[in-house]
Amino acid sequence: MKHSDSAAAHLIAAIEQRGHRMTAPRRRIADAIDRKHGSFTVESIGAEVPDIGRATVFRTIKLLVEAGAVCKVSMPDGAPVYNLTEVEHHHHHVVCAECGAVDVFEDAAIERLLRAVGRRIPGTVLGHRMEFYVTCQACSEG
Amino acid sequence: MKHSDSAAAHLIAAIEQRGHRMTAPRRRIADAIDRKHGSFTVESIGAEVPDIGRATVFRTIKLLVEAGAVCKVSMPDGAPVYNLTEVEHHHHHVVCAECGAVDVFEDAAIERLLRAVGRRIPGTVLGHRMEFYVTCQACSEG
DNA sequence: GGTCTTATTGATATCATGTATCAATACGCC
DNA sequence: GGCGTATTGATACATGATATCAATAAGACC
Repeated sequence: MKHSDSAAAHLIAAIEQRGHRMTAPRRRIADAIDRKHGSFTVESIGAEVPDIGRATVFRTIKLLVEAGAVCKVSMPDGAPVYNLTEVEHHHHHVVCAECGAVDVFEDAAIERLLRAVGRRIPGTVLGHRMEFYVTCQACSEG
Repeated sequence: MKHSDSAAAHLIAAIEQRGHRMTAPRRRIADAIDRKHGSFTVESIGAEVPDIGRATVFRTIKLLVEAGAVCKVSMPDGAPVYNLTEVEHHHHHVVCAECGAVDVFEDAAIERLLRAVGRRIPGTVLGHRMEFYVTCQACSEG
């Protein structure tokens, strides 16, 4: 995604490329996500488009997660936060435990080590999950 | 925990050591967890003690998590699984995505690297979460 | 543009995983 | 054994999400 493109356009493309129809509700949900500039909850999107059914908001965000355009991240207590996928390839998340802001991080050394550990684990490794929980600078200053 | 002790005794001790009262429901929930020999869901424990209130089962398991005697782990879709803490110190989990069986793993190299990465992340690092998802040997054979 | 097929929607109900409330009970200290 | 208070269980509520299903609308084809 070139950063000159809007995130909404990217989200819409992700839906269309998977062979789904482009509808008015989906476009408006994509716009609402775009306006969040980063992380969001289903609730916060629903509030922006109150006339769109709850189920449709969940369905659309699930579609975007399946398309890889949005990541679903867990807070320490398990509560979900979503955020726009900024990097297409494998990455991990840094989540502010206070405000839910999500950042990404990548580290080749970690990936290598994770792969090495995976080889020592019995069974077929399907994947892994890894998140850092922080107090972000905005929250520690505020 | 010496492995000659029953897990139930360990769970009961964990509750008492935190200054909580030992009650019949708590003892029976500890026994039910013991019988699971590893990982379990709140639902599966509730089914073993149907006469004990739902809220009490949740409360007791939460107590055990707070006491560190039980770990709460997330499945890939975010669904929670609980399991007996086998090692007292910091560790990570290997979860079978099919049956929910939980195993632990520790790796000093990962911890060192995680610490190093944490230092490079902006903000105060509160902690991290890391899980491997696998198909366990029993599931891939069955 | 019109027609047709079928994906999608939205209302609603339902489920899963918890937590809040609060009167009744029972732990365990003296 | 009595007493103060933690705990229980019933119930209601909160939150995140899916199932159902009739009505609607995308978009492919002509």
